[in-house]
Formats: sequence, C-alpha cells, structure tokens
Amino acid sequence: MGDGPIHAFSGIYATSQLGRIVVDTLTRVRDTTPARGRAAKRNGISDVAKAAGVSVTTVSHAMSGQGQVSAETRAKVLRVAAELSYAPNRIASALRRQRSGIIGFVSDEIATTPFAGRLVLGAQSAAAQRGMLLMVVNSNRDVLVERDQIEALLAHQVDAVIYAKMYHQQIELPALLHQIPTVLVNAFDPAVAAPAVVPDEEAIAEAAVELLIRDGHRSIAHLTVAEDTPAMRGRLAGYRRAIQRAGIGIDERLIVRASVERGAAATGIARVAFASFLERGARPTAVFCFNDQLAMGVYQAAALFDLRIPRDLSVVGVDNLELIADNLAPGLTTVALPHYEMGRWAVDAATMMLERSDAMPGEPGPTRMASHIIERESVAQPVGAMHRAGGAPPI
Amino acid sequence: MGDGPIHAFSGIYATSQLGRIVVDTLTRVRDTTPARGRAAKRNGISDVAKAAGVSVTTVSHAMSGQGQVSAETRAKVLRVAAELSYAPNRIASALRRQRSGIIGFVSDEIATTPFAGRLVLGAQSAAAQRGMLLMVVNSNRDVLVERDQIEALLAHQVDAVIYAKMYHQQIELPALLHQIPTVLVNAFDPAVAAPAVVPDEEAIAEAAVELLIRDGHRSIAHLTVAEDTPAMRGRLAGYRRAIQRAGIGIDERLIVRASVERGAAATGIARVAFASFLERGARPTAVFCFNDQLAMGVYQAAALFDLRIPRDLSVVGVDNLELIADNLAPGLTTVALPHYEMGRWAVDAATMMLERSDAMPGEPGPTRMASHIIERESVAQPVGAMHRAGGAPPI
DNA sequence: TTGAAAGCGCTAACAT
DNA sequence: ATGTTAGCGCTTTCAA
Repeated sequence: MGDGPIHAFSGIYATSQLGRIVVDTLTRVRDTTPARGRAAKRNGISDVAKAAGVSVTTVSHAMSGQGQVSAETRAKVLRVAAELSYAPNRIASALRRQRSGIIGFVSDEIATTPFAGRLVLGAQSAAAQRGMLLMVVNSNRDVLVERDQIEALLAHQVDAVIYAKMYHQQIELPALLHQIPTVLVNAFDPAVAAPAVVPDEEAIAEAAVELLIRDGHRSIAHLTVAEDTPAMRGRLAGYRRAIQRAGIGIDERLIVRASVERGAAATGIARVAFASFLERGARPTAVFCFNDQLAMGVYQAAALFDLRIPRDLSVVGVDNLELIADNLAPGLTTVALPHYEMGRWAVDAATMMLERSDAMPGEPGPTRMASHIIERESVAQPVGAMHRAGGAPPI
Repeated sequence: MGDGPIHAFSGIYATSQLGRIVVDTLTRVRDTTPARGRAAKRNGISDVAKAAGVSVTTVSHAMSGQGQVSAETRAKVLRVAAELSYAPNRIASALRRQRSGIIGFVSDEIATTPFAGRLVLGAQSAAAQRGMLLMVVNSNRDVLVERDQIEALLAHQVDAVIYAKMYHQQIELPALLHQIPTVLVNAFDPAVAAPAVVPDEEAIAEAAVELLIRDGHRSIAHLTVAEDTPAMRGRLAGYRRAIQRAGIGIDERLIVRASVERGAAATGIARVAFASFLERGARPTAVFCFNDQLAMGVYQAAALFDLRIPRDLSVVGVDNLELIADNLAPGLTTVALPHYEMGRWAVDAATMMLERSDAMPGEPGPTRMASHIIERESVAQPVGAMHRAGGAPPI
C-alpha cells in the first residue's frame, strides 16, 4: 500500500470474488490524486447480492421495502450495501420502471432576478422530500432555445415539467408540453387544463393598504406601472377594494402610473412620475408602490420635496428585493412574493398528478398563493393620526 | 374523428402495425385537454425501424452517424424519424453507453445573489452546445443537505460535477466527489488536483485603479472588508501594485477596512467607516471599493460631507449588482465578475476530462479568469486634473 | 451496407 | 421468504 487512496478488503470479503468490491475499513487519508476522466465504477446490485449471499431480487426488495424479506436478511443486505456504498443506479431503475425521478424545471430567466432562485429552491426542497431531482433549464426568453431545452428534457424522460415565468402573466403553453404532466408557475393558460399557481395579486395590495390604514392613513396613493399585466390589474383592484372597505372614497388623483420598462431605469422614471405628481399639489400621507424599484424612486422624489420617510410619507413596496429594501434608509416595508412556496406547490402538484393520473391539483383556474409583508421602517402613523386609526384627514 | 387532438395516419403507415405510430398530418388544433398523469408513450427506435422498413441497427446508425449507411437509407430513416417525432431515449442510451449526458451542478447558494444565475447560465449554454444537460442542486450551505444532493447526483450517474461557491474561497472538496470528474468554480482545494477556476482578483483591482489613474487621480482610497478572504487579499494586492506601478507611493492611511458581514447591513457600516475616515481629514479624490454595497455606503457618506459624485469623489465598485449600480445616482462604475465565463469554462473543462481521461484542463493551480469594467457615471477627472493624467495632486 | 443479438443494471411477474 | 428470468430502449460488436 503506497501512495494514493488507502483501500482494504474487510474480513468477510477478503477472499471475495470481485475486484469491484472494495471497502474502506481504514480511515481514508486525504486523496490528492482523485479520479480523473471517468467516474469510478460503482458497485451494482449483483455485487451486493454476491457479497450478501442472496439473489438480486432479495437485494432489490430489501432496499426498496417492496416484497417480503425477513428482518434479518434485510438487515444483512442493508449492512452489506452500506459497506459497499451501494446505491441503486437510477438510470437502470428509470429504464425499467419507466420513471426517471426527474422533474424538468423550465424557466424563462434565471440570472437577473432573485425570483428564479427562490422558485428553484422551493421546488428543489419539495422534490428532495420525494426523492426526485430537478433538471433546471432556462431559455433566456428565447423561444427557439426553449424548444430545444424542452426537447432535451423530454429525451431525458423527465416525469413532469414545471414551467415557470418570472413575472405573472398569461401564456400559451408550448405544444411540446401537452404530452407530459406540466404545472405552470407565475403563469396561466386559459386554453389548457394544467395546474397553475400564481401570486394572489389582490391580496398583496389589500395587505399593504390595510397595514397603512391600520396606522391611521386615509390618503393613500398608489404608484403603479402603465403596462397592462395581471399583476398591475390585480394590485390596483386590491388597492381599490381595501380603500373602499375602509369606508374611504377612491380618489382617482391618487393613482399614478409610471410608464416604465422592466429593469433598472424604473427608479428614475418613478422619481420623475411621483415628483410631478406631488408638484401638482397632491399630498398623500402614504404610497403603496407596485414594486420596490418604484418605491426606491419615491424615496428619491420625497427627498426632492423635503419629505421625510416615514414621518411625512409612509411607503410600501412589493417584491422584497433585499438589495433594495435593506439598503434604503429607512428600510423599506414591502410585500414578499411567494416564490419559494409556489416552487414547492408546483412540485407537489406535479407529483400528485404522477401518483394519480386522474388528479387535477388546485382550483379550477390558477391557484392563488398568499404573500407576506416584511416590515421594516418605512411606515409610520401620519402626523396627526396619533394612536388611533382614522385620525384627522390630512391636507 | 371527434374532439380532442386531431390525429391521422399518413398514407404510408395507413396499414401500419403499431398503435403507437401516430402522425400529425393535419394542422394540430389547440388541445384543451392535454395529457395528465402520465407522459404520452413516445415512439421508440423500433417504431422507426418498422415504419422505415429497416432494422433498429440501421436506425441507430443513421441517427448517430456512426456506422455505414447509404445516403438514401439514411435520408429515409431521418424523414420517418422526424415524422414520428422520434428522439432517442437518453435513459436507455445512457444505460447502454454508461454515459448519462448529465453534468451535476452543485451550488452552495442560489437564491440570494445574482451570481448563481449567471454561473448556471454560462454552464448551461456550454452544456447545451455539447448536447449535455445540467442537473442543478443547491445546498443552502448545509453540509448534510449537500451530501444528500451529491449522492442523488451520483445515483443518477452524472458524468461529471461542477462544484461552485458563490464567493471565492478555499475549500475542502467533499470526499464523495473524489470518485468522479469534478471542476471547482470560485473555489480551490490545494489538496486535490481538480481543475478550478476563480476570478483574477488582482486584475480586478488593477483594472479599477488604472481606470482612475488614467483619469488623473493620484490620491485613491481603497475601502475593503476586514474578513481575510482570497478576494480581499487579491484586490488589495492589485490595488497596491497598480498604485506603485504608476509611480505613486502607497499611503496606508488611504486603505480603510469596514468590518462587515456579508449582506445587507454592509451599506450602513460602509457609510460609517468611510465617513469617519473622511472626518479624520483624509481627502482622496477617488475610492476603489471592494464591492458595490460598500460603494453604496460611500455614496451615502459622500452625501453627508457634501461631496458630489463624481465631481468631488470618483467611485468604483465590484460585482455589477445591477439593482444597485443602475439605481444609484449617478450610475456606479463597477467591475463585473466573470461568473458566466467561469460557468462556461467549468463545463468545457469537465467535458474535456470526459473525452480524454488523462487531460487536466487549465493551469496548475486555479485558472484565473479576467473580469471587465462596466462604466457608468461615477468616475470623472479630479478637479484640477483637466485633460491629462498626473494633474496637480489634490489635498 | 445491413441485420441479429447481447447486454447495460435494475424491477417485477412469476416460480419455488 | 427467496430465486429465476424477462425485458425496459438503446448501442455495439459481430456476422452476413
């Protein structure tokens, strides 16, 4: 035994048949020349069977808990399997069972928002619990790439696919996915009866506005985007509903739209939009913003008008982009979208379809998932409201 | 033919044997009741063989370009395969060839930085070019979870694994990975001869500092972190080298450390650190910051001292966190880390090892990859420097 | 140039 | 309770 990894045959296999059966009984020293090129040949079920002196069937049964195996045989098989660090070859298993144990995760975008990560994380943790693995592909919003990626997933016999978008939207499900159990995330296709999960946009706005109302605000602006999306519509509707439910009349002048493209410039445009809004004499005590970037713009606009947040103006955003929300001073109170939860839900829905092929998880229509508010320091009672809700209306 | 998907047998298969051979010859109408439960049975190689009137061997050869097939036979097979939308079952192929075509991608973290996304994107695009797929798992920095995930990857017979960290660091490669070709990203293990790729930290600092020197700055501060990491050391060394190379003496008083934990609070702590530094009378005309969050803190500190960026103080960051760099006013000039490129490199290195098992890609020691500067508006010539480098030294 | 057949490692139907 | 065996869909000898 010279350099390199230290291997030893343990007692029971000392006279053993197969070169492949190699057991570490000594403490492994640090291996400075690890495997290159090819993966080391791993022990297979027949290696275990031989070493344990049983048939492969028994090993299979013992490992999977399927058939009937006596407790002692089972224990022995398990012990030997552990010693040989045997784990079933999922490729062979997949071929035989016609189940790969892989869920494809198709995302339109993975690098420019933190949403993708949370979605993947949620999906992955649910998948792990069920002994499945995720195969993540990402199209960068290129339909051709997406097609190729989906074909690759299908060729790899994924059991199901999660089709996720980063922004809540209506879509047309790629035809390729009609042949396989698919669940939509942050998206829905009215023409296809596939389970779908989306954020409950109205609830987001209601939660935010109710938080403000509870603190005594009666003059609450909504800074939103011009683009007509489910998110924009839903949050606007939720805003209206919460305002009205509190017995406050809707003041259309308090609803401001910033025509903004997605992405960075949002902040500047929001600042301009909101500043010109204040310029025209509007004096809300609070703003509910469509997203955190818009909220960041409001911080800048407030500075221009010498308005202190939260003393003179309370602000609530949506998205919980930590890079923004934590770094703003004061910290931004915002609504966190349920990406992690939607990821989990999607995998659960997919496996449910796999187990009972007649099952259709969720509601008819997209399942709407609740968000939660992350409170930081950008909300306070309006001056004059003091310790009760419904204080003196400002202006 | 009633509702549902419209299918038709094309002429040549009208009398055909197999129910499975189903060809769309009519335009497909929109399917509102897609597959649930199980994936639709896909045509296999023998379906193609029968339809084309050849053996499966010939189909295999024709599809893969391996053996000798006459041009016409080949054309026919390909046509039939396309009509049956046949694609080889990668599971069966993997079992036979002992090559899964899957690369495992192990990441310590996927949700809280944009880095993971860019790494995955780079790796994925390189993998796609080689007909491989990525299986992404993520441990959330939990060693136990990591172990399980790696075991799952091995059970799925991944051909190689990419082991990626989000922050450049020295690590000890998990023992499980010694048995399979592995490439490290943003990390290195001196005890293991595995290919590794990391950012060239010194070059990052040199590029930033040289940009400032070119604009005429002679008094350049470096705001860095206290934590002793390869990134901190490398960038500090690069800073010193660039300064000295320009014939400017190192002024140790210009090197400021903010003891900061990763994450959000960085900004505030950086502001305090840099403010107290200015308070003591230090008057650099530019700061090179260890990262963008620190740079954001400098913006805040500058505001406290009535210093205008870039007129009174130029600022350069590292990371190109677009949420920060784009939203700061003025936009932050910063160095973008080569995450995408490292992802690509890793996959290329892994496939190289797979092809020639004696190959050891890259340099001895981690391969260092160049970054690039993203210029925005936070750098200008110092007052008095005017149009030439080496203008009047300030103070 | 084409085809027959073995076999990758496993699971499950069917003995015993 | 345990074992024998066929076969998942493909690739690859080897033979014709």
